[in-house]
Amino acid sequence: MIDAPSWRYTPALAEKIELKWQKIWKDEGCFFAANAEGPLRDGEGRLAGKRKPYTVLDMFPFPSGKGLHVGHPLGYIATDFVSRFKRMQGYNVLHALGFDAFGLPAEQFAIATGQHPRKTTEENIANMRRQLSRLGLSFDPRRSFATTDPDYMKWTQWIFARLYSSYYDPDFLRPDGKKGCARPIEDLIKEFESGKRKTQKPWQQMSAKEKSEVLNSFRLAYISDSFVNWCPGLGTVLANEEVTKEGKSERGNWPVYRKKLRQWSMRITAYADRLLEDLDGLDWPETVKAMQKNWIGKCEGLKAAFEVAGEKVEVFLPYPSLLSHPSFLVLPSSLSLDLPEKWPKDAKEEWKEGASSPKALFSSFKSSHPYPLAHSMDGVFSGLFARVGEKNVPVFISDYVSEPHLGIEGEEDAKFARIHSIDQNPSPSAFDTEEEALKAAKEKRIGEREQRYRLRDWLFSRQRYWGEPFPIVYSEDGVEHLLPDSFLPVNLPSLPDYRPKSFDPDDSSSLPTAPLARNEEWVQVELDLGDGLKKYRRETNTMPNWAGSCWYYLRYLSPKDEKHFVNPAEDRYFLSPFHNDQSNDLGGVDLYVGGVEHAVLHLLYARFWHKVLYDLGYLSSREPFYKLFNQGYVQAYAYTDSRGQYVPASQIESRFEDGKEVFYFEGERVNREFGKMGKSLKNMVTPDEMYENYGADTFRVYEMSMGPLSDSRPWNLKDVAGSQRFLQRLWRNVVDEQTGEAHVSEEMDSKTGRLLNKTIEGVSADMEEMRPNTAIAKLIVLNNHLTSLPLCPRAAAEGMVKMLFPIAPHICEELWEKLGHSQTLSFTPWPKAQEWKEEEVVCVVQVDGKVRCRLSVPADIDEKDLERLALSQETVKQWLGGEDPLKVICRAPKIVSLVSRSGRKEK
RNA sequence: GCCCCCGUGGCGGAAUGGCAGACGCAGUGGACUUAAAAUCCAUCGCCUUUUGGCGUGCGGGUUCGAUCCCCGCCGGGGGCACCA
Repeated sequence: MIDAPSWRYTPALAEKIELKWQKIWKDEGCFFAANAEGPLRDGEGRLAGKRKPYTVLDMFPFPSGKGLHVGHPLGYIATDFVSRFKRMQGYNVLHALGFDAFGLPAEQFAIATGQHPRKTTEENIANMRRQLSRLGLSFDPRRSFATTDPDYMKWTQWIFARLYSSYYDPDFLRPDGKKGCARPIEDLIKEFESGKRKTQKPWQQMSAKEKSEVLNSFRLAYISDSFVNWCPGLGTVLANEEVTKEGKSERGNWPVYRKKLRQWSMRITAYADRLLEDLDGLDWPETVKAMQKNWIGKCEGLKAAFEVAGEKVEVFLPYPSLLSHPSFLVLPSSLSLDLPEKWPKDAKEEWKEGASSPKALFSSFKSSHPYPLAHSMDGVFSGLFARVGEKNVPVFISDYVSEPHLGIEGEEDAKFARIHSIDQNPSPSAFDTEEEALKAAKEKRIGEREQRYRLRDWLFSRQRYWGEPFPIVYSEDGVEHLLPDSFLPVNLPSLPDYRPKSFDPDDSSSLPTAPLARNEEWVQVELDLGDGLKKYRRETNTMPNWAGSCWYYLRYLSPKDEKHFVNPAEDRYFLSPFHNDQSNDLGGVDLYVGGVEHAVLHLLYARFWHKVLYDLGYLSSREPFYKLFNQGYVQAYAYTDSRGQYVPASQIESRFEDGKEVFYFEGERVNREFGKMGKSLKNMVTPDEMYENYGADTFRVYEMSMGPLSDSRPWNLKDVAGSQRFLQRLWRNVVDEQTGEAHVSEEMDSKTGRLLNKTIEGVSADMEEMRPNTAIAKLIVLNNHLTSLPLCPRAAAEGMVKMLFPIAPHICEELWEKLGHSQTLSFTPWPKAQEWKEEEVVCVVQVDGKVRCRLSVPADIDEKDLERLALSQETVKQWLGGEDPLKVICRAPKIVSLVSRSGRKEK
C-alpha cells in the first residue's frame, strides 16, 4: 500500500478518470445527435446533420423504487458500445433514454410508501439517472423525458384521438399502394349520410346514441361492453394472471366475479394480416417472430375427422397440442343443451345463442373472443365446433375440474357441468370412453393447414388513477365525445386518496369504480364543443401504461416540438426506408435492444400504432423497429444453509475439497443455487458497489466479456478481477506508473504489426455483429503480446485504445490524451486493417483424418507443389505404410488430407 | 402435450465443415518479498506417459475430414398464461 506507484490504475484513479471524462463529455455536448432541421440541428457544430443517421434504442425503462442491480445496465452497456462504435464509423448516432413512469407498479409503490405517485416517480427517476450516469453512457441528454410529463401525455392523448377518429377500410389503397388502410371516420360518416353505405335503419333517422354505437363498431379505438375479473375485496379489476385456479384473488384470496363492463379497446385485429406479413422483412430473432406469429393466430391447426353414431364428424383444433393433452373430448350429437342452473344468466344466453347459430357465433368470435363457443366462459372450456353431417355442434375439450366464476367449485360440480352440457344420448356406440374418442381423433387427424385469428382486440381501459386520462367526455344522453386537440392535455387531477375503493368482498352485484370518478369537481364539466356550452361528464378510466411506451421512440426525434408528435422532417431523416444500410422498404429504428419479455405485447402494440400512423400519413416507415436484439439476463448464485434459509452471497467462502469447490458461511457448509438476482435471495450486487470497488470501465468490460450478449449468464464476482487486470496491464503498457507520462516506442516490429492488423480485422467484425465478448478476447491477446515487449509501440497502443473505446471509454480517452491527442476519441475514425500478405503459413497434413505433420509453407503455394511437399515428408510416408495414398485432398495452403489404403480397409 | 432454443475442461465460454478447449476465472509449481498483497514466469481435458490413444450429452449416418450437416434418443431452458 505504501509502495504503490502514484500512477497505478487503482479503483480510486479509475474513478478520478471516469468523473473527469464524464464531465468533459457533458460540458461539450459530446453525444448531441444532430437533427435534420430546427433547434437540435447542429449537435454542437460537430455533425451539422449531414451524416447518415443511426438510431440506437433501449427498451423504455420503468423507474423502479427498488434501485438497480448489476443486471439492469447490461442492455444499456450494449447499446452504448454500438453507439460509440457507430460514431467512430462516421454515423450521426441518435441514442436517448426516457422513462416509462405511468402504470400499476408505480402506483403500488406510491401506495406502499404512502406518497403521491408523482413524487415517488420523480424520486425514482432521479435515482436511476444517478446510477446510470456513473456508467458513462452516451445518451443525448436533451432528448430525455418521462411519459408522465404533461407535454408528452398531450401527444399520447392526441394519438388516441387519431385512433378514435379513424376506421379501417380493407379496400382503400394506402401509401405503399396496397389494399387496406386507416381512414378518417368522417369519410365513413359521409358514406352513411349519402346512403353509399347502408345501415339497418336509415342513418338520418338514427339517434345520436344509435349513430355512436354504429361508429364504435368501426373506430380503431372504440368503446364497448367486455368481460373483466372483478374483485370487490380488493376493489379492483384483475388480470387473469392474478386470479388463482380456485377463482380467488392471488393477493388476499378474495372471491372474483366476471362482470360486463363498458370499456375502451383498440381494434388491433384489423391489422392482423399486416402485422404478420411485415414480420418477414424484419431483422428480428426468429424466436420472437415465431412468438408474434403464434400470438396473432395464423398458427397451424389440426382437422380431426372421425365417425360418431354413423355420422361423420370433423373438428378443427386451433391448438394442435390439445389433441394429445390429457383432456377429454365429449361430442353431443344434437343441439339441445341443458345448461346448469348455477351458471350466470349472461353466460347461459350467450352460450345458447352461440351454439344455435354458428354464424352469430363466428362473428362474435372474430370481434373479441378467442374461442368460438367458450367465450361466455372465456378459457374455462376450450370449446370448439364440430360438423356433424350438416349441423354444427359444440365440442368440449377440457382439463379443468373447477370453475368458480360459474359457481362450479369442485370435481362433483364439474361433472355436473359436463353432463349438462352434452346431449342426453352421448353416442355410446361410437366410443365407450373418452379415451377412445381421443385415440380415434388422434389417429384420423388430417394435418391440414387452417387459418383463424385468435388475436383479440386490445383492452385499453384501466380503473386506476396513475395513467393518462382519456380525452373523452360524455353528454347527458350517454354519448361519448372526443375533446378537440386544443383541449389537450387532459391532466390528472390531484386526489387526496387515489387508491381503489373498498367493497364488500361477497357483494357480486358491486361494480368497479375508477378513482377519478370520486372527484366530482373534475368529472363534471361545462364545455363548448362547437354547439354551445353544455354539461358533460369526463371519462374516468385511464389508459394502460402500454400507451406511453407505444410511441416514445418517435418523440426522441423531436422532443420539444410543439406542433407535431414527431416532426415530419426528422421522421424522414432518421426512420424512413433505406435511410442508411437497410435492405428493404420497411424503415424504422436501426437497432432496438431489450429483454425478450416484451417479445409479444409491447412490440405488437407499438407496431400496430406505427402502422396506423403510417396509414394516416404521419410517418414514412411501415415498421417501428427494423432490427431487434434480445440481450440475456444476469443471473446469480444464491446460498442456503441447512435449514434452507438464504445467507448473504457476499460473505461466502469457497474452498477446494477433493478437487471440488465447496462453500461455507460462518464456518457452516452451505448449498449453492442459481437464480435471479435480488434482495430476497440475498445475492444482489449493485452497480454502485462495482463503481466503488473496480470503476465503471472494469464493470463495463466485465459485463461485455461474460459471454454472448444474447445469452443469460451467471454473475461471478471473482471473474471481475480478469477484466480489471486487463485494464491495469493496458494502462501499464502505455503509462509509466511512476511518472504518469506515456512511455511508448515510435518503432513497431513486424510481428506486432501483423498481430495489430489481425486484431483490427477480427475486432471490427465482432463489433459489427455485436459480439463484444470475442472482441475483448482478441484485444486481450494483443495486450498480452504488448506486455511482453520492452516498450509498447505507439501505433499498437493507439490501435488498442481506439478499439477498446466503445467498451471502456473513460480509460481510453485518458490514454489517448496521454498519447498526445487533444480531441475526444468519440469521432476518431475506427481503425482500418491494412491489406497485407502472410509470407509463410502452417499447413496441416492429415492421414485418415488425423493430423500427422505440420509444414511451414509459402502462403501462395500451388496445390500440386503442396501435395508433392506433403508426400515427401518422412513421417507422412510412415503413416501411409510405404504405399501410395488412395486419395488426396489438397486445400492450399491450409490443409492436405490423405487417405491410406489400410485406413480405407479398416473402414 | 406441442413449438422453439441449448448440451464443449473444475467454472464462464472460444471455434459453424479443416490443428477442439481462444480469452478470462479458479487451481498447481516457481520468481520477487522478512512476510503478505500485487506483479511476473511456467503449468493447467482424460489415459499412457516415449512415439501414442481417447475426448464436444448418448446411438447411428453423410464426408478425405463433424463440436458444426442429417436421423433417432436422453437431459436442460423458454414460449404456448389476454398479464404490467
